[in-house]
Amino acid sequence: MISKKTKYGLKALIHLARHYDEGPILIADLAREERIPKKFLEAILLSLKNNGILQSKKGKGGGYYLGRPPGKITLGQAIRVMDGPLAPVPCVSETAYAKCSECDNELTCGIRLVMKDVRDAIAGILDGTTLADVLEKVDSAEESEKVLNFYI
Amino acid sequence: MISKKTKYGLKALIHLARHYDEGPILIADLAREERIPKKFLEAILLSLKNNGILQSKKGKGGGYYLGRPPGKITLGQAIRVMDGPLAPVPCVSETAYAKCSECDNELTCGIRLVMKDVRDAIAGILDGTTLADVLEKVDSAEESEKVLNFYI
DNA sequence: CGGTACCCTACTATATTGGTAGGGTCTATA
DNA sequence: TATAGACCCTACCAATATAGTAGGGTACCG
Repeated sequence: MISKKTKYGLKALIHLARHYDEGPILIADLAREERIPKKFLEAILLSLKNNGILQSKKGKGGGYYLGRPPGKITLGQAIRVMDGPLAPVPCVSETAYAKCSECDNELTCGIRLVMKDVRDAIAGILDGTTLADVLEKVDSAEESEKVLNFYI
Repeated sequence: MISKKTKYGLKALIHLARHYDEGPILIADLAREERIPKKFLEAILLSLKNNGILQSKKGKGGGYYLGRPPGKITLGQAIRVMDGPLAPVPCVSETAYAKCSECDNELTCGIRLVMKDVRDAIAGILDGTTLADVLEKVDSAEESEKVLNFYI
């Protein structure tokens, strides 16, 4: 399960993507509109900035904005910053490999053999989905919802 | 990341699968051979038993054994018992659905739309892999390792 | 130069994880 | 039927992670 922190961060990123090219957005506005505790959101955005995903501007007219266009930011990048590696066991992580203490032969570990496939499946989706892709999915889902309501 | 508890449990299950049809196995033997803290393992095996995955026999000649043949126990079933739902967000779980508090329209939630695919990918693998499959993978990995060593 | 808005450190409460301790209960068998 | 073998059950504990809150510090725009 992904943490609340990660969900908040993703909601904020999606919001910033939707309002890309409208200039910096205030933490306070983001917090109010997405119903996220302001101080908590502040910390999340800061760490996204420190990891190159967001940029910020101080002072009047300041705020946060995406560091790259929505089509260049993947969910995988963002989630790794907030929730750590995608891999279910550290010994199959591509970005944060670590040996599993309880396993002596990595090549023949049954758990590892299966979890490698799981990691690849997860990473395949999350590294292949950008914020722009998410906006598109949401838009088309909203469209189908409207059509559905029309027939009801 | 899966918990240490789940890794211990899976190692125990794989061990029991490999020694299926050798009769009950002692917690103490399992703990020693797989290097798992005995008391901790005791609790894990008990919960696997209470969820129908294992069976046990008390008294002399007792121990734990699989509740079904290795080909009928999937990793998905076992992991759900020990680590909870496979889904990254509760609102896409098939076996333990729950509404996400921070989301008001499930049909058009961008996070949900993507996480649904992630859940399906994870569940596809783990519900499609049995203990027997794991044994097979391990055996063929050990075979390749031997061949490799031969040429070195 | 003043206010806006991000930046930084520290603190707290609660839940989860990874165990440990110490008996209780059932069961085979001698 | 006694007894030892082996699982069963309750309670506790320390360390870490999660989900925040508090209160200022610092940079920047106008």
